Amino acid sequence: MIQTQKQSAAEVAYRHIRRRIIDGTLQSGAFLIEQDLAAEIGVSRTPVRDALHRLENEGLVHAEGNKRAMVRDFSESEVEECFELRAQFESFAAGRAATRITPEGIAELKRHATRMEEVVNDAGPEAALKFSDLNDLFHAIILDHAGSPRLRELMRPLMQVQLVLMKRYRHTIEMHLTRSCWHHSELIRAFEAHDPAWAESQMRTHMLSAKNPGAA
Amino acid sequence: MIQTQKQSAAEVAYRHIRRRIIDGTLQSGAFLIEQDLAAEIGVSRTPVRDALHRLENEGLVHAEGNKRAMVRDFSESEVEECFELRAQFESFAAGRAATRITPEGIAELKRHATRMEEVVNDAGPEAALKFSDLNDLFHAIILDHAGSPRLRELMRPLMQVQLVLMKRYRHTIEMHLTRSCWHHSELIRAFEAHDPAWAESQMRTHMLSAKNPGAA
DNA sequence: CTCACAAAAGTTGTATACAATACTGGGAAT
DNA sequence: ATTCCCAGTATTGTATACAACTTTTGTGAG
Repeated sequence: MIQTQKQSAAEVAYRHIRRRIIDGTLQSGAFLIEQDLAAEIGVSRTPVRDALHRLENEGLVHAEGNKRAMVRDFSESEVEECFELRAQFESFAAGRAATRITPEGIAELKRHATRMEEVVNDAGPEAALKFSDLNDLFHAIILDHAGSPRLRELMRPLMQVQLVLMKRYRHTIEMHLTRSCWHHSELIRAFEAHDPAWAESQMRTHMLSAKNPGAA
Repeated sequence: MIQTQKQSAAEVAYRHIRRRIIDGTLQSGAFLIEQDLAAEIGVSRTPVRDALHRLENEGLVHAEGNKRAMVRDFSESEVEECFELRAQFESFAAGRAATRITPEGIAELKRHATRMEEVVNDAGPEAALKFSDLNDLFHAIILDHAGSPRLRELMRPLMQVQLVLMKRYRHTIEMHLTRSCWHHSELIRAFEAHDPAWAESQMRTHMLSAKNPGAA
């Protein structure tokens, strides 16, 4: 049976606004007027409010007092900060995942890694975007197997923000993609060995390397 | 000039519900019915909804789909999980803070540490609660000086949850308090030396020690 | 021209009513 | 007895109206 899965208005609003922030239609500092967004999306202000709160918690939107919300400013320094935090937390998560990940989990990682390599080789016009999505899934799998729901929740905002930043500043350039693929395959090996220290170190390397995409 | 600072209904609702969760009036698994809470607090459902969303993001409330929200279940294993995550994140924060903290920041830390020692010595009936509050402030100061707003935001839910857990399971027993004071003074020394590795290590020690309060 | 200030417009916060969904209990089929 | 299903009730989701607050605009004094 096909699940047409009716979505709540709040969810629709959330996706809509999120998309517009990620694709750059709504740039840093742009005001998010509830009324306007509601009219644009075709729902009332109530679900829009919910969506904005959610986006605020995820760090994509800034709001304070009774003032109008705006798209949060993502400076270059924030990119650095995100990478550093992710290097710290995801390596921790990788270490935990090493001893907990299931064979199915590893198979899933391999599937995504393979897809990413294909994307890099085909090198279509949207390669960077496709890669970015797959990459997020890859990292999400690892977090899911870290056996800590709280950690998973804590990381979400960080991943969100970086999704925006990557697409905006094109941090994922060609050179970097092939290197990432190599890191991913190494990571998978560490997981297969169920070696926490290796997995942790490998993940840290991966993140810190991504932080400096320009370096030869 | 005295700021009477009129609070929004949403803020009032948030504080009210949060308090009831922390002091145990609302126990794990209790249903949070918007209508009832609204009547009890004396506001409409709208700000109550906002408050519940906020509490959900902070990890104190669980909700999914259109089902009614409930007070999240805080198992013993979650306590362990929180301590582990905090050991990881706060030691990282402490390392960063070591090179960034100002003399004023250090003075503030000392002030709080001293107050905590007094509380432990006086040993009044509410010593544990007072200590817990001061302790939170102490750790908050360090996070504030880590120079990473994102990290600060990420930690908030973790601190919140633990506040509940500590009060509920009385993790802060006498033995543990004096030990914590000792750790705090050591931490301050590390900050005064502006030694990241020392501060980080000391904080990790502190958190992992707190995780096992029973050990002699 | 610039500043201060007040009026007007714009926007968010809250309350309330209704719609959609989830929960509860009892009765029928097995 | 047990399971399934249905209707009735409870609760949440959404829309709308109004109140409170914020921002902009316009006007006059210096």
